[in-house]
Amino acid sequence: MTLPVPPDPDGDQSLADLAYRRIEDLVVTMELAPGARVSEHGLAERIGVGRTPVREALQRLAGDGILVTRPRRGMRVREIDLATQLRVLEARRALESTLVRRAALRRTPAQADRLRAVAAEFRRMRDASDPVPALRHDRGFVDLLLEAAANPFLASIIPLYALSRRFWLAHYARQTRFDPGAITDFHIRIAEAVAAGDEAEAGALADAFLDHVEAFARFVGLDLAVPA
Amino acid sequence: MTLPVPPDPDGDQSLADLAYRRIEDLVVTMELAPGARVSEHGLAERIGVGRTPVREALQRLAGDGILVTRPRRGMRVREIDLATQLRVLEARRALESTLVRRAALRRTPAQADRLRAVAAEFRRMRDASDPVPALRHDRGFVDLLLEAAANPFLASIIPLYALSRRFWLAHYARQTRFDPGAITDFHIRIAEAVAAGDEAEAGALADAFLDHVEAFARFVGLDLAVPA
DNA sequence: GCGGAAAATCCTGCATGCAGTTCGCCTGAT
DNA sequence: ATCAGGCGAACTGCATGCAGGATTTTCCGC
Repeated sequence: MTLPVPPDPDGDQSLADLAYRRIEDLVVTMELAPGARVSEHGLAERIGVGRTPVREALQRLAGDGILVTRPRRGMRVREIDLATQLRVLEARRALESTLVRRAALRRTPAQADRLRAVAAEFRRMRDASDPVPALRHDRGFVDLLLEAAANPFLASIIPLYALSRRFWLAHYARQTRFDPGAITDFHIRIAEAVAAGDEAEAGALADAFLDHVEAFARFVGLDLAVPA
Repeated sequence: MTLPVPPDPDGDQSLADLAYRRIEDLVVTMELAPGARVSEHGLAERIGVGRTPVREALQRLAGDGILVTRPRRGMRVREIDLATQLRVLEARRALESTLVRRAALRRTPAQADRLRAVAAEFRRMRDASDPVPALRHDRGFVDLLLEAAANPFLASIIPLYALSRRFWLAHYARQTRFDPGAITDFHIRIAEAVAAGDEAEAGALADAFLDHVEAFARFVGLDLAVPA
């Protein structure tokens, strides 16, 4: 992703922003399957806007690595594989510790309140059977962290989360070793540490979270070597 | 920036890519001054392409934070100020150590050769009076590091370098405490450490480099509080 | 001469048309 | 049945037209 769109006074986003969020969601939920071809015209019809805003959204998504493009040959949804996921996590490791530490350092009281509300909402979702609502809520959590960190140049972590959520969604059901609730627990604890302004704790939790996520990726990734 | 464009077999880039590089260069060299308004039509005429590729380039540049956009009200070249620069360096700190370490770890022999050639070229430029060629060469250096690191998800560091180069260009001439050659020396040493595959050394140099750059920013940034 | 309203200009956001290329399918030969 | 070749459909990349809104200029009252 890119720098967040400036606060919109009117509450109306551009159609391109709408298309971005809509397509990102389609990819993360795999309603658009990994490897699927995406066409400007097709998505324009599906979303109900013209080709231009869809094209702009697609280019941003390609820049984020969520779609892959071969010039002149169209775009596809990025495939899911362990090697790519490890690269995503490598980049997340670089950014995530800084993100949560700065968020803990700089969050305003109002942001702390919102973080606690987010944590409470995660608790409510803790044991839901359908994980998709929690995933969508997670996206808002990251937006909030980024806002609290007060550094828009860290925004490139956002699409990395999108790819991570998709990876998890694609694999969590096929194994029992990693409890989905554990992920949610990390989110809760990180949200609360940041809300409390505990920089060291937030950073340590982020590191531990990434260890957990990477272990999950490597564990389920064993399957990825052999054809499903 | 965004993920690099896939290798183009024909050597011809899209007009949007051309526009991106051209405008980035205009901004870094401040031929487009900080705070200047940029319009699609004006740049389209200046570059000699239509509005569409220019618009695509502008949106990428805005996503990179090189331009700032107020929706419906047009885009401006980002102003230069210390607070923003410190945020840029914060993000660079998060990414840069990982970038050079992984590049040292994964560079191919051919990439090592190219890195040594880059270092030699930096040596040649070491004491040139005009710094702009060195800046342009620096951009190629970062592209090469990114290629060697074999992780396209680290590409978001590229626009951070662009902003850093502009900051340096805007201020280096107004002081004598920081020798421009010192920057070049860091580049040379980092290139050679990465070429040699010395991960620890490359990482240490990157950290030291950032300390140096941040000290420079804070030093010249004292001026920024008072009107020039 | 100055402040403020109205008009003209400029600009963005979006839709759409067009050209050139790529892809997929169909046909036919082996 | 398999594969090569060719044709048609579809798609991308780009230019351009249009509408709504913002900005600047102009003009009028004071």
